[in-house]
Amino acid sequence: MEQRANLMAALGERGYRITVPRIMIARLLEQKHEGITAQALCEELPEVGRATVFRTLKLFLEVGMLCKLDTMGGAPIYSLCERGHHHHSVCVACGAVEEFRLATIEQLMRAISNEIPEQVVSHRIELYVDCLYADCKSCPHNGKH
Amino acid sequence: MEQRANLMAALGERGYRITVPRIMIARLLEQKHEGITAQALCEELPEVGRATVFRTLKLFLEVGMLCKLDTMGGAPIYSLCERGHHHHSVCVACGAVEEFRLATIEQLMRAISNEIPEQVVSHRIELYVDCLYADCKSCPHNGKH
DNA sequence: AGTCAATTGATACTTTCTATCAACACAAGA
DNA sequence: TCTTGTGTTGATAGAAAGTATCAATTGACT
Repeated sequence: MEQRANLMAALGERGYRITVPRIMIARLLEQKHEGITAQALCEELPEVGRATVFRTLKLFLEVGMLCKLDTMGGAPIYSLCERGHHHHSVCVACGAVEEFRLATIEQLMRAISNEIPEQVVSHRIELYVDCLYADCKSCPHNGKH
Repeated sequence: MEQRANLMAALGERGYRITVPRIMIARLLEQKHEGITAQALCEELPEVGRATVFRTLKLFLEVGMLCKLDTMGGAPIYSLCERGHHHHSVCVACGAVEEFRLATIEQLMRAISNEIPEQVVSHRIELYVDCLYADCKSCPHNGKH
């Protein structure tokens, strides 16, 4: 709820309009907190045109409040995010995506900047993990959640 | 030359055949050391069918001697790589791609494994940099190479 | 309420990549 | 070296993600 409000505010600030399709897409993204594909978005919002879905995703990305995660081989997953820097972990067995932030990583990136001649502008890190969810395919006997 | 031989050996070991198209594609990939798109590969090798180009890229990836770099917005870039773990840096201005290996990163990843509950299986890091090439768009006055 | 540019949706298209399948070629045995 | 069988190829068609176009609509501002 907070996120959607922030997103709408960010759009307004930049002169973009707050429209019905944008609100609907933002709301659905907020619900699907674990991320969703463009295809699934289109299916869940049949009243919104396909082109508009993609246009809107692009806009949210531009505004910096949406993350696009390229999964190798599958469709990209979109998820709303707080403005700000973070990374993703993807479970190699069940595909669950999680956002994470670790000071350690940011420290490392600074260390790397000093080790290579080029100037590091930005970075992107994806962790492939075995998640701990009870329903994860890789952990059939795992009772934890 | 070494790379191509390694690649062919890897194919042979796994029961794949050493064929004319595979050799041609491997040779071109070796030449385009900085990486090449599938589209460009098709254009440079008109005698090889489009489907075969993609099939072969997939095969080389499987064998672990090709890297596919998803550039945000552009076509993926394929580049031959030594078997083994490494990362990529991409110049945000001119698009130049480089392979890099840093012990620091691998150390960090081990540290991260201890900080999060999930078991880290693998990781992927991309650095977005301002490169130092004389012909880089972002460095018009830069005389270094 | 009226105005006007921003936005939408339908459609067609581009691009990356995959499926299908008959024709072909590599490797190994007779 | 001829034969045989399966791995591989290329042409074609198609899937899936995303973009371009453009007339019709709508949101924000007066």
